[in-house]
Amino acid sequence: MRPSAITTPSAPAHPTRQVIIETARTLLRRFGEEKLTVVDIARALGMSHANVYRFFKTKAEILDAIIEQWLEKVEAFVDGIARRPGSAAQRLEAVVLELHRKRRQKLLEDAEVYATFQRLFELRPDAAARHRQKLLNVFHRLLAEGLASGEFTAVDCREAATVLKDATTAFLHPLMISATGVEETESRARNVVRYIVAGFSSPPPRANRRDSVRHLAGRRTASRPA
Amino acid sequence: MRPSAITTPSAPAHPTRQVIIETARTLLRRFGEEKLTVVDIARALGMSHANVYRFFKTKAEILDAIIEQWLEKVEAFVDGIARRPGSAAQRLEAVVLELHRKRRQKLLEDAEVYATFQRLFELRPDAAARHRQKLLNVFHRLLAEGLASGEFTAVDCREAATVLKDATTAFLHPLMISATGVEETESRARNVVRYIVAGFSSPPPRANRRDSVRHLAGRRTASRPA
DNA sequence: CACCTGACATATTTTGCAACTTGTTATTCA
DNA sequence: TGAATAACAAGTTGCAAAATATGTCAGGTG
Repeated sequence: MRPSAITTPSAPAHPTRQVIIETARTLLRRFGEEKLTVVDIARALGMSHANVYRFFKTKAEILDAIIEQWLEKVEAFVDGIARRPGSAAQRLEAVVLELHRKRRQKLLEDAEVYATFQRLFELRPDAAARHRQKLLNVFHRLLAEGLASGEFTAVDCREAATVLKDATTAFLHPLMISATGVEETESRARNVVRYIVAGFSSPPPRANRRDSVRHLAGRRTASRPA
Repeated sequence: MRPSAITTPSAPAHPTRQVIIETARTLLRRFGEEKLTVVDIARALGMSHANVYRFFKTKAEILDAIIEQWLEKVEAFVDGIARRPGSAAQRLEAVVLELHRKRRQKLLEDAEVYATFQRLFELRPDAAARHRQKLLNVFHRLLAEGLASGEFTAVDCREAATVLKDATTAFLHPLMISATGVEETESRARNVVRYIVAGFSSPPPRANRRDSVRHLAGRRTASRPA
């Protein structure tokens, strides 16, 4: 099994590839990942399983492709939110809340499928890492926009994006969604974002937040000042 | 299996009970939880397994007792940090950082045992919940102290404690420790705490943080003002 | 009577073999 | 010659029988 091989976007994507992916995804949703066999995929398509191997080197490559397409959908969803009109703070909050809500919803309405995808991601940790990086980029972009528009002041975008990502992990990470308890998750997520973002925007007296942090005697991580 | 039964502190704790617990813990560390049998525990103690059942109704009760004692140790550790001299902010940061460091260390130096305890907690989710509640209480207490001493202003202790707990989940929750990546975790944890605590202490102009939050048009959760 | 055990009923787990899966290759088909 | 397959080796999984585990109880021992 190749370690990663993040889908080659250079691949011309033979139409049969896409058909195989879709069939595999259907079977995956219906029967779960441990009942998904290459033989079954081939049978559902009326071809020999050997033929599937003309389009995918390994079964893992099929799973990679499914994950890849699913991640692209999620990322489009997040980008859509990030591009809305409104303040950067509003959009940061919306990204976190709506992604959280969507994941919770998925978990509640079809725990089986949710668990399937969760296990799938455990098998391909690099895909998950890449996904988290994308989310980090969205945070970073929104922070940079807020800074550019004057909405935020004295923010180290890179550092702050990491803080946001880490602090919202409880509400966004697939492993946590099922463990975060059922109560009030949306308002708790909102509060986390607001408590953090509040520090970015303190409007008139600009030095306060940094001073109040300073007194903790800090070397912060990547201290390239904004 | 009883749903919870949080150790009865009223129990006189027969000395044999403690011996059984310790033997069980040793076997657990050595062989993992799936190889831990009541028969083995009894054999290691030179008694019949039936005799073990005179002291514990079920095997689950033994596991409960082990978890219980382990949690007490962790809670004492946390309490010790919380009671140190120093500002509330420093102690909040120390609690998060040192608990995080301790967990990571455990994971790194003995992943097997760590995984064992992790699985144990999945079997007893109520114990984990109780533990998280304790940590929440520590946060709450430290915030209240900071408020009382004038170090913090305009903080809703209950709400803020929840925010802190949720935001540090990535660094404290056992399920996350192994997933949070290996890079810079300590400084990232520190930043999360600082970004949040910074909002509590903005010293001279007192209304700022709240105003900057207000403009996001917010109903917060439990809005009992500080 | 307090302390413990052997023997037992009822799960749960291991075991070993048959069936199935993955991935390759030599061959067929049009 | 390109597209597909049947047949196969190597590894993995499912399954029923055998072994072990949990929890109970009537009864033995000092």
